[in-house]
Amino acid sequence: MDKPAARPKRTRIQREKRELIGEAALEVFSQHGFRGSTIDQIADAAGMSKPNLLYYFKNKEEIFATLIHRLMETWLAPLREMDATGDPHTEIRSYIRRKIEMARDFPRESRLFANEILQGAPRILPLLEGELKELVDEKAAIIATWMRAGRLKKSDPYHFIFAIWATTQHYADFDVQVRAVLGENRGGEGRFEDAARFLEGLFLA
Amino acid sequence: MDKPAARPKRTRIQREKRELIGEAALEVFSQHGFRGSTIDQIADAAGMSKPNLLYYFKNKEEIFATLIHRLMETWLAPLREMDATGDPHTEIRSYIRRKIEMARDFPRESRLFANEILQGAPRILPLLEGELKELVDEKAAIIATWMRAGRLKKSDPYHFIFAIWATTQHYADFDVQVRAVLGENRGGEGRFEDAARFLEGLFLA
DNA sequence: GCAATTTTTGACCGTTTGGACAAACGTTAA
DNA sequence: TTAACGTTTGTCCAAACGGTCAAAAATTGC
Repeated sequence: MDKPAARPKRTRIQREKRELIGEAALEVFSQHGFRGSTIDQIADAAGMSKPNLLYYFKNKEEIFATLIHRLMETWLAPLREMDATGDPHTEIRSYIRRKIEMARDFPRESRLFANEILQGAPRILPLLEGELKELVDEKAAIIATWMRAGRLKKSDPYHFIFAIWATTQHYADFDVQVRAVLGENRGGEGRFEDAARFLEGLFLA
Repeated sequence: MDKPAARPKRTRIQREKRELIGEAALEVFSQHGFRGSTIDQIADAAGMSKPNLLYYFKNKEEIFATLIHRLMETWLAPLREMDATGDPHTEIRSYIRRKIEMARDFPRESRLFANEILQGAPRILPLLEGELKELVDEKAAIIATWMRAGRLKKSDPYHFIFAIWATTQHYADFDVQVRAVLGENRGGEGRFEDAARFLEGLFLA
């Protein structure tokens, strides 16, 4: 069951153009959401005509789906790297660092993802209940072990992970608000470094 | 400058209907975002015809603006209540509790707000840079005092507030994801209580 | 060079959407 | 009763949108 949908063969041009469209779509979707974005906007951003774009993607839905599925992998990578045999504090610290770096370097990806979840995750709910849940179950178990061994302050490992997600992604998703509140002085690029240091202190007290 | 825009007099019916429309609009906007919602959907939800709705609100934009401005007040109320003369731990604990209760009881409001910020806060940026920043500056100063007095663990008061926002609102905005990951057993109503307890431990360590 | 194939585009279509409008309906008060 | 005012709706329109199609242009393989 559920075979990998026999990926169609693609020419070099097709791969390149699909990539180009993906980049343009990320830019547009992350700013206006799915319904708020038009195929024309994406085509413009990709420097091609609408019919040409639709030659590479069946429809708007498929562009979005391709994008968000590819994103999920990137998005989960940092958590995947968390190593049961490593030092708990080092592992958590690295995880927080990586997540903050992603918020800084890939805010569009974060916002696209946030948008999808906000709307009720209509396109990725199965992934959340499957792949994501499995991964979190696995890592939460590791964290629980660390806590039981007294190597990490005891708390609920699931909410611990949620809290790391929430706080780090906040700096991408709510960036406008963060900058508005911090103002001219502290709202510069340094805010990510400040955030990282604060979060290390918070989670590794 | 900037006079309160001379609020037009309204009949009882006008106030009631505008209230009714607001409720319907909240329901629709919070699910589909601004661009994803149609006036027809809102009119349906309010049990009236589209032209009738447009008799009470000039256009879609005005419905949204009215809604989100009214929301800001509700949204900031908990922070406003934080009292400099109170016991730091009690004050912070109450704040977290109230924010979690809001995530549980008013998730639509939270999502609407999140949506607006995600899109770059086009309609409320001035509010963020003005009223919100002032309030946060004031409360951050209080927290800083508490920290300097050794009555609260030292950290950056601004990022401290951000972290409380992020973690509490996460349970409204990312509710689908939270429930997907927690699964059948722990994803029930108890999750808010679990979250509150976890967050108290996290922020009041 | 040329035929087959892939890529690109202008023109077009049906639907949805925000919004305008005038006519109808209901209510109130003289 | 009726005039005035507030409320409601059916109808309509122009713009925007997702998507199609046939034909032109570019590329590839021989």
